[in-house]
Amino acid sequence: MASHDTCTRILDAAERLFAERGFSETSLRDITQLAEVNLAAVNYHFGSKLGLIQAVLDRYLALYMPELDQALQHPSEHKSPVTGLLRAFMVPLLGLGRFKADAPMLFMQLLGRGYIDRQGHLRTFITQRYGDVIAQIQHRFAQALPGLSEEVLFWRLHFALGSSVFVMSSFDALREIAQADFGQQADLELLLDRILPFLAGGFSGDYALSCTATDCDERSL
Amino acid sequence: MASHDTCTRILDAAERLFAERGFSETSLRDITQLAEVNLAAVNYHFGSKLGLIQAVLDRYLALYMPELDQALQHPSEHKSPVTGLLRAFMVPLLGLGRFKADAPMLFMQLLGRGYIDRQGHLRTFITQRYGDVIAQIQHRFAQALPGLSEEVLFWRLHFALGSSVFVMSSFDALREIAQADFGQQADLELLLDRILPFLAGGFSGDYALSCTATDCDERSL
DNA sequence: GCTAGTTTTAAACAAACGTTTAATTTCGAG
DNA sequence: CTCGAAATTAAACGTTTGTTTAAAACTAGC
Repeated sequence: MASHDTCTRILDAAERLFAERGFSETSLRDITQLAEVNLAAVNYHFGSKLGLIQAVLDRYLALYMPELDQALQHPSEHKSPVTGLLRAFMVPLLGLGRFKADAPMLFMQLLGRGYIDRQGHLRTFITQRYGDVIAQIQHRFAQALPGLSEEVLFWRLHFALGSSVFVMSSFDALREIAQADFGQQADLELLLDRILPFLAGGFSGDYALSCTATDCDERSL
Repeated sequence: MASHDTCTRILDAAERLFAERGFSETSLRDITQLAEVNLAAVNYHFGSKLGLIQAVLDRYLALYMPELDQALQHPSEHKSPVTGLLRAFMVPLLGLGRFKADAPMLFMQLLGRGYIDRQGHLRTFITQRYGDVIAQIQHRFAQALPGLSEEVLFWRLHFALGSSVFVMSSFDALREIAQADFGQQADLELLLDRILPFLAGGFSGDYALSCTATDCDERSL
């Protein structure tokens, strides 16, 4: 048996458990048992648990980021500039499905965990390795939304990231609720169908609206 | 020394560390050391670590939820019905600051962690104890957005929750970036100022926009 | 001021964790 | 076939984890 098999078996098992439970909540013994490999194989091939976490994330990032980069350079003017940009994120994401049916969902769940958990150092990792793509994202959105300052755009990009990442991290639970309440068999495509108008509306939101703190102070309890 | 002191010392230390690092990443020894109480005190007063987690969350929920309930019944028609509703969430949140300066931020960070981490069982906990408030939230938004189906509204509410929760969970990191990039001293009020127009725009987003999967399939790689 | 109940304490518990070791097996190059 | 690097394995490593124990300290009620 080649080591390649062992590596991918570990990565496949790890990404599933990481996405389901989180990094800290998943032990190397859980992973190696599911992958049917020896416990020591993780440290042999990936150095440490942190190395494995980053390898899991990087396997998807290395696929997704170049495609995103491409898509951003030729955004489809679907309905509006913003909508076209948002679709530039979604099309390559769904494209990951050609490797594995649930790859798009797994990737987003991992992204969510990686951004929130301290352990993954994902933010640092991404900005270091894919800083140019991040810069291009900001640039394209600034083009599409000329009325917004860089600072407002910064926050809105993170609001959008948060929506996506949160809903995907907890998609299994949400799917159950949607099934119980609406009899809806929710999948990733439905989710993207729902989130696109929301994000497009959010980016185009009227900045004049604001919640100053004055009213809160007036309560003066 | 009364046991009340010990309890609150534990809760105060726990909420800070939980919000900062997450539940799994914080050990009882970290907490009791910061609180300057004996290790066994946690299990004595809260039964288990899970009991402590829920106690930490419930301390804020018990304060916030009734106020939210009140605010939802008399929403201020600020600029639009949706804006008024969103402010109904924010005013009681900022109001928590009267107990402790960073209580609003801590609460939101804990909420974010609780919703994502498996360990907290927060979703179950909230729907069980504050199910009526949840129902009222859905009801009020349905009133304010008569054009939206219950199902679309369900997803948008979770998109909004995700934005808030994600940005607050990682607010410390985002604050640093904003400081470095724009020289901005970001605080919770600025964040609410930024997120309100985004969410208002999101809820009012045009549902006709959608990302059907067809284009993705056509890529056929 | 003694007693009963509550709270605090130091110490130890077993279990689970990531990691390392050293011996063994695998396998392609010479 | 042989040799040596690469990979796999079982076992143990030392920590850290949440939890429990049993004794000590405290605090009210009579």
